[in-house]
Amino acid sequence: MKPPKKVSITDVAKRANVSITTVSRVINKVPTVDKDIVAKVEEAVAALKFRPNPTAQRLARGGKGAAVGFVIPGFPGVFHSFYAVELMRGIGHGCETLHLDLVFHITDGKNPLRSTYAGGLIFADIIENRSQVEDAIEDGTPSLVINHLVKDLEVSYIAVDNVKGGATAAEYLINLGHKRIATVTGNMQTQAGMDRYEGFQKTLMKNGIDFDPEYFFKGDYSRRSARDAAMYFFALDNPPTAIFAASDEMALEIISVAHESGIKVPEDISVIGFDDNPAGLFGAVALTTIKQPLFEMGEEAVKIINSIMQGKQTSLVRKVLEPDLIIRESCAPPSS
Amino acid sequence: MKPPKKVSITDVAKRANVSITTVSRVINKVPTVDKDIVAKVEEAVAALKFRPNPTAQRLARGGKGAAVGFVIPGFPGVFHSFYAVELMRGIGHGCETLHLDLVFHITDGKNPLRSTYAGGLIFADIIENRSQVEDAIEDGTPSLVINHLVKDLEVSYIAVDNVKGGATAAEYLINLGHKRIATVTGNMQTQAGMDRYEGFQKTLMKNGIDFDPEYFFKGDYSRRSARDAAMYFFALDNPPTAIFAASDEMALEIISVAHESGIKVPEDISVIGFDDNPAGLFGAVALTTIKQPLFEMGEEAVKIINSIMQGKQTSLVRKVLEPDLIIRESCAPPSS
DNA sequence: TTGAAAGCGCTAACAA
DNA sequence: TTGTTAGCGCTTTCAA
Repeated sequence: MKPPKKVSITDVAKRANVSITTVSRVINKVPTVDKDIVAKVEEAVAALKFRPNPTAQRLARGGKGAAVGFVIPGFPGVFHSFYAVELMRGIGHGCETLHLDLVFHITDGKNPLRSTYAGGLIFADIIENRSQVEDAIEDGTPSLVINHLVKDLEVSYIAVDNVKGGATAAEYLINLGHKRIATVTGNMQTQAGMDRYEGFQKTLMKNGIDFDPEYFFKGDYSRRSARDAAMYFFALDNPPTAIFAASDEMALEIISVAHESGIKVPEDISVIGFDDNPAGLFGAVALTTIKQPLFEMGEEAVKIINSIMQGKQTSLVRKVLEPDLIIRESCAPPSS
Repeated sequence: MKPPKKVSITDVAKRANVSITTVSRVINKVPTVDKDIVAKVEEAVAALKFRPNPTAQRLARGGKGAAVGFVIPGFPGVFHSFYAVELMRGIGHGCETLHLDLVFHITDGKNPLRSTYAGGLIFADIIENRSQVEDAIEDGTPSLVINHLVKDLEVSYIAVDNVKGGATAAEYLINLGHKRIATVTGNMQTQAGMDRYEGFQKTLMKNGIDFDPEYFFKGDYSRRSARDAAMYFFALDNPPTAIFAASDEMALEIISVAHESGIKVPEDISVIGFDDNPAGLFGAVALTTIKQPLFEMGEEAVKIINSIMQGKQTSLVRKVLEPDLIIRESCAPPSS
């Protein structure tokens, strides 16, 4: 463990017998530098193992941090979901493509979230951390919220139409002929969870199926909650013939419980999920689901925040993507 | 969307009629400032909505970034694993506790990984990105590798004894009376994957069970590969009576396939995993596994890197944690 | 094509 | 207790 070195541009300049300005030019690939000098400087850079100090560069360039901050509510489960992971992948990929640094903020919503490096902030949904969004807007930090339609704040967002997603699921099940349709919801502290449920329930009612508390189970996106829901539903005197789960992971868990209980999917019960998690593809029965382009949403979020940060985008961008129904094998007309 | 402001310390100083030094003192909470002045300055700070420019602060403080960089190989699957997510949680938590920023680097190992902000780097294993570790050491950036024993480099590491973990699994199965023991490995590009397999295989041989290629399936930690493995094993003329999966997710998937195929766990087949993923707890049969303290490892990694960054720790830290056998319900003596 | 010099916004001796 | 004055390491006019 050697002590961190401190080779500065000055050292390079000295060794190459040029001014620091010239060294700066070389490392920034300014074309108007003499070949020989470039060579000399590069030699010096290599010999001294010089690495420009990014902090100084940024200061000199007059910039705030160029990093993108990704704010994740440190809520139990958030991290364990396909949702967060896909978003991360998309955002990570987007940042790499645009050569942006990515700073993570796992927050409980309390701390003011000093945006030390971030020149822009992406919020992965808002759960109890609305004030952080307000703060960001307040001090002019470009911000964008994912999957949460914040209409009363001056902030950009990109989201999937969760209401429509829930409605689509309900419609599909109804069209298949189901009457006894149950649902296990997502975390109701998230707007997505609420919206999916809302779209689902309203569509049911619109089609003459009244709300039946027996067929409602409040989940939280976790497999655990889905298992509880499945056990509960299956034990009902008059069990549902179809279940809408607000996430694929939950749907998958329900199918597992069904298998364990000797209940056949989709013959005995139809199950539809939400996400289009590839895990749903290769199980015993391929999962029918509502597709949500998470990875793309993350990537897109980075592009948007970047163009705002660069001043190319000066108005709010509010994008709502359409979810798609992906029909596979886990749903069928009711047999009973 | 207001254009980002540019209130500097000078503006505050002017408004408060003091020198910028005094302002600096106030924002840094230096105690030797007069009450009244503090009040005046704070008033100005609030009125102007002044936020110190962290880039300038860092430059002036002569420091590199104080952030911790977390380098994740952008390998397919890495992100989808319980492994990465737990590590992230641990690291995220550690950073929050120590008030350190967390910068993510999702890398393919090619790019030189400009450690723009990071004052220290934590590598989540090494897959094709050894050169990045070498670079970091080269330029004196404190570094630590997780779950990869890099003995030929001047770098700290913290890891679980994967060889021992594999051995423990094998021993347990052997003691239960199994002879036909199969394994589906983890990603063999990771040292952890190799080590678990090595410990497992050697223990088998030490106990008089020769290597049987039929009982070996090369996986990659993914559910998908585990499913393939399970189908393959179950279709064998002489199927194994026990399977060691290099991750819980894989073990869980094997159990699912078994259920779907009418094979009972643990009566017909024993399955042991690796990780201690809570998902293993609430399935139809609770998963027996080898516990690996991922979250804690991540937290500890942050503590270590921090003390190196602060110069408190000047020698290499190399910590190897012991994995634990967690006996639950998925393993039993062979019936046949 | 090159260099001198003035900052970028802030901290930290050193004085006062 | 407060202010003056150098920098931190680099970029960027502006001249030469």
